[in-house]
Amino acid sequence: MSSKTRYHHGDLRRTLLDEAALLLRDEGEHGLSMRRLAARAGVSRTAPYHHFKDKQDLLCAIAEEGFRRFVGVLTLDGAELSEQRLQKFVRHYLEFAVNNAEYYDLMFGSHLWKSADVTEALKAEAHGSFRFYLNQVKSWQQHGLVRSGLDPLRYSQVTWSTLHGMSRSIIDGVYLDTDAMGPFCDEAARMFWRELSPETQA
Amino acid sequence: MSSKTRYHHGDLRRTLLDEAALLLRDEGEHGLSMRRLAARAGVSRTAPYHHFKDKQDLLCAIAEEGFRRFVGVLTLDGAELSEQRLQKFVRHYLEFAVNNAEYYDLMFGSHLWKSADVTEALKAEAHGSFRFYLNQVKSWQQHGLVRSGLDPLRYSQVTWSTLHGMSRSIIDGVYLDTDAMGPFCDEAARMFWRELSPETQA
DNA sequence: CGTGTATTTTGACACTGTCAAGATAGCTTG
DNA sequence: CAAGCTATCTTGACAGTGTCAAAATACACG
Repeated sequence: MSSKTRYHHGDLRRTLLDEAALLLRDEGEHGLSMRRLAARAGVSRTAPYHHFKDKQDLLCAIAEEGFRRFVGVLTLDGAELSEQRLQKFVRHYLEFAVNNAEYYDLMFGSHLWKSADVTEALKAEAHGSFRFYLNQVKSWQQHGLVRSGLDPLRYSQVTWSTLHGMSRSIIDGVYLDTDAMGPFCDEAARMFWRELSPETQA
Repeated sequence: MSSKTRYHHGDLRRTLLDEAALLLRDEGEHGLSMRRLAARAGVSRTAPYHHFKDKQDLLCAIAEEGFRRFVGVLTLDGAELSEQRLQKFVRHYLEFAVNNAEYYDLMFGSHLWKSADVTEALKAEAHGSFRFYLNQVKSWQQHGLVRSGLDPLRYSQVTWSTLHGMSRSIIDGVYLDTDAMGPFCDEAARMFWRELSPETQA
């Protein structure tokens, strides 16, 4: 149980992560400060520093949890492959991003990744989730569902970039709003499909 | 025009923008504070507030300048269209993003766009740059260089998302590093081309 | 029981953005 | 030229922030 380590607070680390997630969802990264978080957990300002080296460290831990939930979305159950299936996948990805915008910001935001001290655990989780996607593409190819000339790595990189860019677009609303999501997703799926399917080969 | 300490700085607004760009390039957004900026410009802490309502307002102004330089990159001179041309275009885009990473972060980062008070001027500049890209695609179609069934808006949205996602990937180094840029760009260009060219139509 | 160690607190420091009020310079009038 | 007005800049202050060092507490174990 959680009584494995019964200290003063019980399990402060867990509480901090949960409370941080709430704070993040309600007020955005801007509203998430170490001090407020500590107050929220009913603990003094510097208590969190015994569970997280840094604010950065805390944020990495949250992002890490985001990645674990994320992998579930990436799963395309069934070996069958079609444009409809790709459409569904694209929609799932974008829905996750939009519905967990604060998490998504943390997971893929430059804030964490550009700084030198990004957690090894986070790196591992992030790379794992990409490899998961890559392996899916590879397996399609092995099953002959995909044109043989395709480079799975490059394809995965580019299509993931598209998904990521689409998510950023919609979350930030730079060029797009959520109304246009449907056709937007379909166009992406169509492009992904064209690039995959053998029949389009010259 | 001496740099002696005179009460009225010649053109403080301009100086602030320039100094901010330097500070941004050297130390990232993290190192850019209003107070440091003021000090850098040889002026008191609150002087900048007579030229920019906010820190946000300042950042918007910088991003705005970024967009103006950005449009130059988006220009595909000549009406000719080929996969090579698209490759070149993709490379140009990514080079701009990588070589002006701090600007790019500001221009497209969630930090500015998610907050309610993003400058109208910035919005205008940003939307203008997208429309520029969109118009290019439209003109290709009008010149019959592109399959007629293509929806220029959707295509522009998705391909721009791809470019944006690729840029973010490389800048942040989440899934990619700069070494892989060449093949990465080529794969994207290939995908863009497939989606454009009439011969792949069923 | 006592001791050590894991956990939390208090105090402090150097920052940050930004407001209100006062000081100065330069342009615009008479 | 002088007077005044306005744009510009400064000083002072306040409420925050992340984080370190040292002191205080509570638990686990011998």
